[in-house]
Amino acid sequence: MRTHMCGEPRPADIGTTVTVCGWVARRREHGEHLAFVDLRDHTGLLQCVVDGSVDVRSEYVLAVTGVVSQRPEGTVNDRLGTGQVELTDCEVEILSAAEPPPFPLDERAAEVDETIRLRHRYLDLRRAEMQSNLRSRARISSAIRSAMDAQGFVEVETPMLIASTPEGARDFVVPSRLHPGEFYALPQSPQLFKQLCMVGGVDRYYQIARCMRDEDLRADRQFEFSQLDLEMSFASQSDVLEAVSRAVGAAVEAVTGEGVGEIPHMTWHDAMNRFGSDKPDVRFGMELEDLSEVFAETGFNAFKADAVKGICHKGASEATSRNRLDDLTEKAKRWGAKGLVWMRAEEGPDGEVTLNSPVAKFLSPEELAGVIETLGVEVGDVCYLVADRWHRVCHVLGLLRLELGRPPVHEGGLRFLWVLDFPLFEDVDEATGRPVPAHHPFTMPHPEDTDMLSGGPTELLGVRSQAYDLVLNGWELGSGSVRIHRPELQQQIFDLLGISEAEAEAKFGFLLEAFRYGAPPHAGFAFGLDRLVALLVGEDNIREVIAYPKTQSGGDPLTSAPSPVDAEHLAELGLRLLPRGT
RNA sequence: GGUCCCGUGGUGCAGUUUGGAGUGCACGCUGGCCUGUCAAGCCAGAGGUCGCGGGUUCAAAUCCCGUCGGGACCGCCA
Repeated sequence: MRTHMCGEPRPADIGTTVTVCGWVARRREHGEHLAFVDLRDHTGLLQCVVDGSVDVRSEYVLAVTGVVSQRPEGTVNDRLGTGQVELTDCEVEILSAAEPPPFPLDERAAEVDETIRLRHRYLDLRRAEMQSNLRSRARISSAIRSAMDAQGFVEVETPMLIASTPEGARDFVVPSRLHPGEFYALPQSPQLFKQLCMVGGVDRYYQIARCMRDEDLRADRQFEFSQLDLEMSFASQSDVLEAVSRAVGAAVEAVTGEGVGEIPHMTWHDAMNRFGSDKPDVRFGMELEDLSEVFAETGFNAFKADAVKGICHKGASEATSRNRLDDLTEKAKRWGAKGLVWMRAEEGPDGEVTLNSPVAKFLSPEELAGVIETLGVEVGDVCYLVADRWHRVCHVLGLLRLELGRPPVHEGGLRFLWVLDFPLFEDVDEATGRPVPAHHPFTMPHPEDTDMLSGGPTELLGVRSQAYDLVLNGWELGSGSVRIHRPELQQQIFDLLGISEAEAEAKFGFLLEAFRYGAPPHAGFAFGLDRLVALLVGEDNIREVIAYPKTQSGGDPLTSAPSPVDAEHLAELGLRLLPRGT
């Protein structure tokens, strides 16, 4: 039907007759003897010169046969790939007429209400930006598959209809027709199946897996998402990091043409301590500095705490109003801080740095000098101090750091980071005294810390795990761990967590049974493809890299999902609806 | 479950603070003019449940209450 794509004709093609197909991006009429029609497909635009009798409107679908011709002098368009040439002597066939589109299908669509774009997603997808995003995503998937294949991984599909387990995220549930009253769950991840693959001798498993979690949506979270999921037998943590690094490197190279290089490592403790986050955005500094020493002997009650830390916002004083400071203080409180101390750095009578703050009068000259020295404060800076338990101080200042300094999504390059040595336990439940697992209960403790498993709460919270996260520009891309494969250690962990033998048997019995038949040591990882694609193409919202995403309330404006089903259908499944609001 | 923001011709906005006739801008659309434009230009025109419901008022896009839809975030996402 066509000989060329719209974006292809070049000066070398001048004189040849071609046929192109596409949509009318724009028409410019100059009376009965001359009109220009820009024909669009995913490769670009081609200007077709026709006479005024050709009645085509925006988004008509055409096949145009014409001669590739040099544009007259002075009419070359440098902004088009085909801008040196145009199609003349055109024969235009209308393949489909079209109603005017409900929103402009060019750059201006970025300003259009997203609901309208989603309601007509097929039109939105025609736009160059969406085409580019979809194609980048496909290139990334393809590059990842090649990289995994090259490393000896085997792609295995795992079931979508599985047994529901109470752990982790809320399951999407599917009623069973053949077993009324019983339900499948859609997978939150293929976690247990991939471990079974290791027992099954697959050795190296991977899958670009669809996962479903019935939790509230965000800019970086949809109900349904895709993960590169992988698992390796006879492999250590460093083997997994290496394998994932290669896949990510291949993905990045597929989009940017450049390699990633060695991805730096950081311990979880360093990440929290320096950046106040387990997914630090290291595109910018403004690190948290420890002021506990400075205020060790302080008379200021608010600073008599486990930890005092601060950050310094360079040169921000002039742009930071008192209203803004009050607003930040409110935010810090919402984030869990008791309060936020701010200090403006001003020039003193002798040219020295002095700190202006509502609390300055409660602090000694030595303490103020300590703040200036530790934070490297100069005239014109604003610093922020928080005192509390270490973890809370880090958390609040980490969020404040992002609020004040985080660059836009497309700036600052791609800063990958491995965060290692996560704690095995997130917390110790005060009521039960049981530790709460930070990852999942199959996570292998750090070999140096296994003795501490028999200790008290303080020891337990200090136990590191062989769990690791991959972070890019402050987004958690994914996480993984070395798994426990020996029943004795698994039993010890279950005991610690307060999971009874019966409970473990009921929830993970098939996995524990499988492990009794000879389980290889294994480790794995999973990272979110949607987030990786979004960051690689410079979008701060994963909906922009998903063909048919859902809105924040989980609806699809295009198909009107979710929707009711009729009573017969429900009856067949053994279901009856409760009245609304119960 | 919670906090905050948004909703005005097909699209994007202004108008809302301080109530006074659906007033305005840009794009798009329809028709006309136009032989080198490229977000073409010029002229004319059509197009409105101011998200929806209720309340206050002589009078509501504007104030109040509720509700629906969208977005950002907290909780949640082992």
